[in-house]
Amino acid sequence: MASKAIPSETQRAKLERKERAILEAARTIFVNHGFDGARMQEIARRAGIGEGTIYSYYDSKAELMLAVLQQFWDGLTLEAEDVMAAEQATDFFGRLRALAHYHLNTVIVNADFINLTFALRRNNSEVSVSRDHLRHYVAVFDRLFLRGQDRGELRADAVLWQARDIFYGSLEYSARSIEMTMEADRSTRDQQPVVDDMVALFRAHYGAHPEGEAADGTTLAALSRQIEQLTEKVDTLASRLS
Amino acid sequence: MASKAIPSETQRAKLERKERAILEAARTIFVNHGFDGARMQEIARRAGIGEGTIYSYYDSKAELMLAVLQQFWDGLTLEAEDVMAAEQATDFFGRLRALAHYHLNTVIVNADFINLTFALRRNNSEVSVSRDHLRHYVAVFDRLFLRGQDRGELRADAVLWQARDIFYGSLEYSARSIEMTMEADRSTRDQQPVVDDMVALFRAHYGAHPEGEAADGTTLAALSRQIEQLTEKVDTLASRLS
Amino acid sequence: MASKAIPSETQRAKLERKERAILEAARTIFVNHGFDGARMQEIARRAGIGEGTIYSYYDSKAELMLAVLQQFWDGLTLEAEDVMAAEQATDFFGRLRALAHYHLNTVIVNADFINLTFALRRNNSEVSVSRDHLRHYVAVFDRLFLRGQDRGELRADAVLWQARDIFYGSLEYSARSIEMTMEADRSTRDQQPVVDDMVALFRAHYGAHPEGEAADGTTLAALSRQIEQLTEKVDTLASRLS
Amino acid sequence: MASKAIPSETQRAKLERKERAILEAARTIFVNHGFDGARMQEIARRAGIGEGTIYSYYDSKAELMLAVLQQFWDGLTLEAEDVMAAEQATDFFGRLRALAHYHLNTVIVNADFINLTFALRRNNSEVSVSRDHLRHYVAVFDRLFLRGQDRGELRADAVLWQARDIFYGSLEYSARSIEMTMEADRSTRDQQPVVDDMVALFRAHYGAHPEGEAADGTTLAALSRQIEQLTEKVDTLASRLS
DNA sequence: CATGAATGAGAGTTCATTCAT
DNA sequence: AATGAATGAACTCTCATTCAT
Repeated sequence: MASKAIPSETQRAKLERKERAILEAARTIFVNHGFDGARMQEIARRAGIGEGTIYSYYDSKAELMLAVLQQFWDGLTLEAEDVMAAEQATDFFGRLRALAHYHLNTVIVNADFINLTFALRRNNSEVSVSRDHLRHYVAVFDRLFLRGQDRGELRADAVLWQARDIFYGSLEYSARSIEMTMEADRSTRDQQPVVDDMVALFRAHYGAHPEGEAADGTTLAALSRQIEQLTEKVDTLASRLS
Repeated sequence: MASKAIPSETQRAKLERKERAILEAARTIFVNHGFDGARMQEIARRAGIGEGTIYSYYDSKAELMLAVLQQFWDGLTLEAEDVMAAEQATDFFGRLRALAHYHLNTVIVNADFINLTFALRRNNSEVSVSRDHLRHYVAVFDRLFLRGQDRGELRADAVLWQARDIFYGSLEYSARSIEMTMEADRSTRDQQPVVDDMVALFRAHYGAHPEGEAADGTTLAALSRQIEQLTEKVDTLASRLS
Repeated sequence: MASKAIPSETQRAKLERKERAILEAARTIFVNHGFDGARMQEIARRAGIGEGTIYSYYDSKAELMLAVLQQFWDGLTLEAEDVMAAEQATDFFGRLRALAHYHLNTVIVNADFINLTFALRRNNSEVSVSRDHLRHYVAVFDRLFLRGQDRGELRADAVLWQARDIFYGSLEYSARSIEMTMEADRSTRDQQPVVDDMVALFRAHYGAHPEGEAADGTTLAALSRQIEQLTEKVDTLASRLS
Repeated sequence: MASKAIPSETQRAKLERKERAILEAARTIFVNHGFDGARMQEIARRAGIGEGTIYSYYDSKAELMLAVLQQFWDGLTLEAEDVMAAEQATDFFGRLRALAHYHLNTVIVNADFINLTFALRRNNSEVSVSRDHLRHYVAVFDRLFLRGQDRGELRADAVLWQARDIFYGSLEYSARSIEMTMEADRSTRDQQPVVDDMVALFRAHYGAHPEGEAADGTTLAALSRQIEQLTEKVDTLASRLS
């Protein structure tokens, strides 16, 4: 009896190892050549298995791609959560800094892969990446932001999805800029100013201004801010009329 | 003799019309199927011409793609410049609003195409889009930002490329969010809050706060200036309504 | 009346000039690229006319090729006949030398074209060169050989077609050997030994040995005749030098 | 384990059989239609395999052609060597007869293929047949001729490459003549006279004449030969002056 | 007549997928 | 289960020929 059960355990391990090898190989080839440019033969060779074997794990090239994407984004999500869990800072801006730092670096390192993900969105109908991957990943930011609002660190009227787009959008573009600037030298230098700026941006734009330490003594600065907000409203009004 | 020298103006017109038809058809097919997924036959059919005819206008599929991209980005740049030229507001934030509005709408309308552009960057070596297209396009923002700094409307220590990445990155992500929210209904609604937020963000984060001299002590003179500007805006608005 | 007749004369001249231009261009392109490798467009460009114009002179690419071949072989035949007509020597071997010299040089200069001719024989069913071209050309040799037999210079039992094959076959192969030996330097050097050997071969193998009557006993009369002929040659030579 | 290492001998045999089928089919199609005229699809159909299968044996049409040529010429060389090895005659002329007989028959049977080989030489740059094939083949003659000279059967001053060109050139042309004469009836008849003539030619032209069995008694025949040679010299001189 | 833009059948080649071993 | 040889549909691109101007 046992003689049968034990090998099955070995079998399972072997299969999982092989599956990992396939995913690893597929990821490399897909990133380097894109979906259409990737050859199943090359993936098989790199995984050290026969061409046909892939098809006993994944029904088609498209499904293999999907699995690769799944694995990638799930990994990112876990990493991001780990980063947040490990962060010692408890205030919003400290934790935001950590997340920004992690994300910027991730985007730079995995630029090819992220581009590939978005490329598929439109190109290939059969490999339309489920948006859940992304949704799970950005949920890390969402939780952080909502907690910041709950704790009164952020303006209560800030809109979550706008803040999220600003956060991820800015960092992704910044990653491209950094890449262009220094192609070969993928160091962590030059990421710092971007992260700093992002935190400063959130502080300035979304931070809850204590608004008058002294209830009665309205400072001139507070007045100035009020005037700014009024100006903004007038601008908006004007643009709607044009 | 004359019959030879003169392409009879009708000839030239016909050729140009045909070339436009090809580009138009190519753009549609490329957007819907991606570069590799697009079939030259389908492009030809859609353009209403024979398959071989395309090759007397463009040497290869890759060159056709390149031409489509060229045309698209050049068009965007011109449009953006027109928008800026037509804008009545003279202050930085008013003009930024106009640009943000234009860009957001453009990205939403042309989302497929923009995704396609970035997809090519990595995938296909032969159709690596020259970065000049993008560079020209974002130059519109660059000029606006630098002018804002010159006029003292923006902090002198703000870094251009960081601001640029925040502007375009945020708007592009926002466009995606908007798209997801309401797939079919591509109205101009819901773009307004994003634009408003972007302008507010720039005002809060990059705006030059007159009270620079004293961090807390805003001078009365500065306040006076702010009020003057606001008054001017309201006047302008009033004159438009009359 | 005349006004009509005269232009037609000019017209005819113009047409003939154009036809020659086409043939000339076609020959060059066909030789350099072979039948299948030749492009009608390139022929037209080289002839300085439009693509379609060729088709008002020749119905198809194959017919154009045929015309080119016709012209080439007819030209060769005429040249060979001219060479024979101009030759001062009256004896068979002197004239054979002249023909061998001419043919060897011709084959070397037109090697590409001759190869092309034979290539078509098998390859392309529609451009099967009529064998009459070749037949006319080799008829020059045939007449020379038969006359040599009539005059008793050649063995009466020699078979014409065998001699012909030896003559043309050997020279053609020799031409290839010479070509291989010195690719770039297509001088007339090194052709001489081949020609000499060919004449010597014919003399040894096909020459009528007067002593035919008695295998071993050469008659004095025969020797006398040989000396007479030799004397004549020397006289001719002497008169040329004076 | 074993099931992997051993291609089971049946596998290997099957692959080799398939490869032979491809070469055989390719040869037929190439010969009948020429290189450009041959269709890969037809070759595949004739070999009884799928179109794509050919490409796992040969990278391109050109390489397939090359392999066909290689196989053909290598086969001819081996056959020719076998014929020489099997020949009982030990003297030069006996062995030459055997080689001439074999070559003439070969050329007649494989006329199409030989024409094709030469056709490629000029036309197609990518399928330029390496001259080594030919060189190896004609080496059989070379060895025979040199041995004939060593044994004193042939004139010591005879030039190898000239003799070689005469041998192969004459036989090839003769083959064409024979073909033309009787298209359908490819019997071995009519080859005999050509072979006989070729041997006689070599005997007369290249054979070493014992030149005077008796040292003192110069025969009239010997004198006659001397006069012939003198005549030849004068002819040469005369032709050089013109 | 001359032109050359337009045509479209057909070429060689690729590669995801299958299936006998 | 694993293999990799075999498949053939589908691709891009060519070019002889046509025909409106």
